[in-house]
Amino acid sequence: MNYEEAKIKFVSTWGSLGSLWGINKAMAQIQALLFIATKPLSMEDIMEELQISRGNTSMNLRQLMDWGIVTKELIPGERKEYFTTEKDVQELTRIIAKERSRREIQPVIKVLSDVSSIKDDGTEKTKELIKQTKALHDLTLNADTMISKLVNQKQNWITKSLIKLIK
Amino acid sequence: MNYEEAKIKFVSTWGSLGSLWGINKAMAQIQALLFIATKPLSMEDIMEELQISRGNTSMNLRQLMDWGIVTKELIPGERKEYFTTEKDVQELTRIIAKERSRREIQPVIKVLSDVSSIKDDGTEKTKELIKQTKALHDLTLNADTMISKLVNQKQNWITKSLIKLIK
DNA sequence: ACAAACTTTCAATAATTATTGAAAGTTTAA
DNA sequence: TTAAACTTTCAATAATTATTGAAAGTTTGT
Repeated sequence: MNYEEAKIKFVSTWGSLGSLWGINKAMAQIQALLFIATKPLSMEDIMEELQISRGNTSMNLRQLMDWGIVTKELIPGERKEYFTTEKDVQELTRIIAKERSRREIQPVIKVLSDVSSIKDDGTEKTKELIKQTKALHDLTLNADTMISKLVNQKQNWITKSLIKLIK
Repeated sequence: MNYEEAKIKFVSTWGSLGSLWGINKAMAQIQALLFIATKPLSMEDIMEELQISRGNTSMNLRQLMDWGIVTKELIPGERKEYFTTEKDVQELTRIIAKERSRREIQPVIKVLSDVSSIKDDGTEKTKELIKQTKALHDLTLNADTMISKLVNQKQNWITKSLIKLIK
């Protein structure tokens, strides 16, 4: 496998992985491309490389910036905008975990909290609903807390955590 | 909020959450319904409750069984098949985490391993590709190992892990 | 103030994914 | 062995989601 093949394989795999966990293909591919780029890329560069339209590129870059993963780079003397992504995997993971918690986990916790605190009317089905959604609520809350603990350690959190867990 | 409202809210929230992380809405809703049911449900029951077709119900139940989350329950004297889901949230989490690792994380680890081990031709871009995909590979491998460690502890893993991490 | 160089927006369209429903398949009981 | 009771399959269709491209918007230099 040469450079071009490896690049294509990485970008497309990352792309389909993305669509699997809720961000779209183009968005994931743009991020992948920036992640292995040696210098900031312009919209033209990205369009060219991924064979996607200007509009698509613009919208997905905006989303990546909303996530806080990609930043605009202004190159002095250049009219065009250039883009870079966070290059450190730990930091990238922290940003993504934080955003996903905010966007997805928090709203679910809210619903589980609401549903599990309905009035117990004494029927079996109500008791079951309350019991089961409470269990999910506790689990989700604990998992979310754990993720934020893990993710708020700036350095090497996975490795550190692993060591603790193996002990 | 009464029982019916709470049930609908729970089932539909769980449904849209599902589609967010890669399983489809009907599949997630069926699981949610079984999760709060007080007894095994038949295909008819599920179709009725969720207003979906027989074919859809059949296909999604099959998928849930493939995941190992739902099991057929044969009630003596009854011709129909009845279904139940794993009711323990810890066990449910273990099953899901294990399956997702197998289906999604493992293939990515393979690609990252392949891509990061291409021959270094000395160019900057190849060096960058190798460096960045290797970093992702290490991270993914560590995270996956951590998940399986967490998930292989049968009892109360999240709580236990949290305690360790806080220390 | 103008126009060139660039980016964003968004209605139309394409691509993908989920759902239906009816025909085919299976199992059971008599 | 037949038929009733049930489930599965899958081609057609519907619903959803992503993408395009051209018009509108913005910024910058002269």
